[in-house]
Amino acid sequence: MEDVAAAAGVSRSLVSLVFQDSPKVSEASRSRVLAEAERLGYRPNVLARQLASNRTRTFGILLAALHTPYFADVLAAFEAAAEAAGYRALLANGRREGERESEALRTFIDHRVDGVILASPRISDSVLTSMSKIAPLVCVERRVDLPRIDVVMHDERIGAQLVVDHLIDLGHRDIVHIDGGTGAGAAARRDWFMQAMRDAGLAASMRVIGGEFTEEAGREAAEQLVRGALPTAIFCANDAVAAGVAAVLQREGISIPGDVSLVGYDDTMLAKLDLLSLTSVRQPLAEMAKASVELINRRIDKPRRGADIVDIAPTLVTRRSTAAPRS
Amino acid sequence: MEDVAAAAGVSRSLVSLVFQDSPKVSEASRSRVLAEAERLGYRPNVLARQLASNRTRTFGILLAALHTPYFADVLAAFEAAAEAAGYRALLANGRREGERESEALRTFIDHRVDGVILASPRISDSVLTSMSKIAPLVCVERRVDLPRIDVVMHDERIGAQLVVDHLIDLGHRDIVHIDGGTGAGAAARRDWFMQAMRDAGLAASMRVIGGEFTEEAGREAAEQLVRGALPTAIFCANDAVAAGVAAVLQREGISIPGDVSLVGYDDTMLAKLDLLSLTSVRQPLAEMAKASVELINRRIDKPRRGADIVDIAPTLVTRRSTAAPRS
DNA sequence: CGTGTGAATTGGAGCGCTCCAATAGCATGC
DNA sequence: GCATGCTATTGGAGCGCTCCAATTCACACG
Repeated sequence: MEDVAAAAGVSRSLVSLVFQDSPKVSEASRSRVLAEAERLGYRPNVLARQLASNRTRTFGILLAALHTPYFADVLAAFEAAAEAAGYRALLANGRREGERESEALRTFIDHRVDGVILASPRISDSVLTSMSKIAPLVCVERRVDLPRIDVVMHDERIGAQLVVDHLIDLGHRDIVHIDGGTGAGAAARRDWFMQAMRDAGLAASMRVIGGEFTEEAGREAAEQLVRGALPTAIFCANDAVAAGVAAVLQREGISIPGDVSLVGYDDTMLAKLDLLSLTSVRQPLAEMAKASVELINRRIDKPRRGADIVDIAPTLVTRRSTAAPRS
Repeated sequence: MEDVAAAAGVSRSLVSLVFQDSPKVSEASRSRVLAEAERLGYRPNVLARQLASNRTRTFGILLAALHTPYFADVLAAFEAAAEAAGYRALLANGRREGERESEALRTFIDHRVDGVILASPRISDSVLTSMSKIAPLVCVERRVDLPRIDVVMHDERIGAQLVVDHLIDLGHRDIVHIDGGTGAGAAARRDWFMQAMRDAGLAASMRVIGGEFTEEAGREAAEQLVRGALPTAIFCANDAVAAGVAAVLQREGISIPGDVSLVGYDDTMLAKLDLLSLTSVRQPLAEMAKASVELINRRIDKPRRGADIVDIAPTLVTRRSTAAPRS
C-alpha cells in the first residue's frame, strides 16, 4: 500500500479510500492509484482491512448436516444470497449434534463474522441467547422465541394444506402421513396435516405413522402399510422418506401412482429424479435466504430491535407420483 | 488481552503464549491466565492473530458446482479433513464457469488462506500457475501438469477395470459405456473402459455412447439403446447418468438387473437409494481429502518442491443393479 | 559466593489496513 | 481582499494480536 501510494504520489490514506470506493476521491487520483496498484500487483489484505474496520463482510452458515440433499440445497441457496449481498460464507457442519453446533458458533464469533445463519439448529436456547448478544443470529426452519433472534420459516400450515387439497382434488380420501418423528419441523407438519384432514371432514380416514427424516424410516413405514390396509395416498415427511416408500412399493409390485399416490416434501433433487418424479412441497429457499440476509443487515443497523419472524409460503410441485386413486 | 494480563498479573506476551499453547509457559501462569480469561469472557481475536502471525489456518475449498450429489460428498469429505487437520474451510462455488472460479481463487488469496483445494476446476493453466506462486494449490480430479501444483486423483484405470471385471465375471460380454462427454475425467474413464474391454478380448462387442454427466444425458442414451440393440450391461459415466437410464428402462418395462445390468460411478447418495441400489465405483474421497491436506502442509513447509501426483485406488461397491445377463 | 544455564517472562516493534480530525486547495460571494 | 464553504487530501493513532531479542529468575555447580 505504501509503495502504491509512493508510486502514485499520494498518501496511504488516499489509496485506502480508493480501494473503499469512496466517492470523495477525485477521478484523477482514483485512476492514477488504480493504475499503479495494477502495475505493482497490489491487492488489499482482507485480514488487515477486517481488523481495522471491525467489519468482515462474512457470514457463518451453520448446517445441521451436510450430506443430505436438502441441506445441499439450503447451502447453495444461502451461499448465493450471501454472495449477492456482498458477503463471504464461512461454512460449518453441525453433524446433527448440538454440541458441535455450539462450538461452530463460537468459532464463527471468534472470526468476527457479521452474522450467522443457522439452518435447523439444535443448539440450546441458552447458547443462542448468549451468542445473540455478540453477533446477529438468524434461525432458519426453527421457531425459537428469543429476544433478539430473527426467524425465517416456511409456512408448514400452507405446505400441509397444499398436499391435502391436491390429494382431495384428485379424489383421495384415504391418506396416510409418515411423519418425521423428532426432526425439525416434523411435529408441525404432522399437526397441520391432521388439521387439514379434519377441516376436510376426513378425520375418520386419516392416519399417521411415526417415522424419521430418512429413507430407512420410509421403508419401515411402507412395509407396515403393505402388510396392512394400503391407503390410496401417502404423504411423506420428506423426499427421502418418500424414496424409501417408493422402493418398497416397487418391490411389492405396487404401482405409483396407479395404486398409490406418493407425496414428498422439500422438492430436493430426489423428487426431481425421473425415476421417482415425486410430487413434493417446495420450500422457497432462495427467498428464505434473501430474507435471512436482509434480517441480518437490518439487525446490524439496529441491534436492539425486537425479533422478527418471517414466514414464507411454500408451493406444491406436482409430478407423476400423484394421480386419481385406484378404483 | 490487556485486561486478562493485568488481572493475572502477567504481561500481554505471556497471555499470548498461553493461548498459543506454548510449552514454555509454567503451569502456574497458564492456569492463572486461563482462569482470568474465562472469568472475563476473553477469547482471542482470530483476525488479529491471523494478521500478526501471517498464518490463517484456513483452506479455500473451490467446488466446480454445489448442487450435485457428487460435489456434496466432495465438500463433506474435504471439510472434514481440513477440520481434522485443524483448519477452517472457506467455501466457494465455481458454478461450472472458469471465470467465476478464477475470481473465487483470487478472493481466497486475498483472504490469505494457507492453501486452496480445487475440486475438478476449469481454471486456465495460466491463472493456476500465477496463483500457485502465492499459495499452495492442490487440484483434485484434474490432472494438471504444472511446476508447483500437486494433484490428487483417483485412478480411473482401476475404476474402469473393476467395472469391466465385475461384469465379465457375471457373464456379460455385450457392454455399453455412456460417457461423460467433456466433463472432468470423462475421457479417461471412457478410454480405460475401452482398454479394459480390449484386454478382455471384447473389442468387437464394446460400444460407447456420447453423453454428459447428467440424468438427462442418461435418459437420451437409454432411449437410443432401447430403440436399437439393447446390451446386457450398461456402464454409466456417473450415478446421475445411471439414474436417467434406470428411469427409461423402468418406463419401458425393462428390468434391472433381470434384463440389463447397470453400473454407475462415484457411489453417491443416488447409488445408495434402495430404489436404484446401484453398483457403483466409489472414489475414496476421505483418503483423497486427507492426501490433499497433507500435500498442502508439505508445500507450506517446502514451497519449491516438485509437483506431486497422488493416485488413489477406487473400489467397487456392488449392489442389486448388477447380475448375470438375461439368457 | 560468584557464575553459568536453562526456563520463564517481558517490552516493544510490527502486521496492513481504517478512520478521524486536521489541513490544503480552490472557487464563490460580497 | 477576505471570510465562507466546499471538496480532496493527509498524518497519525489504533485495531488486537505475534514474535524477537532481551531480561529476569531460580537453581545447581565448582
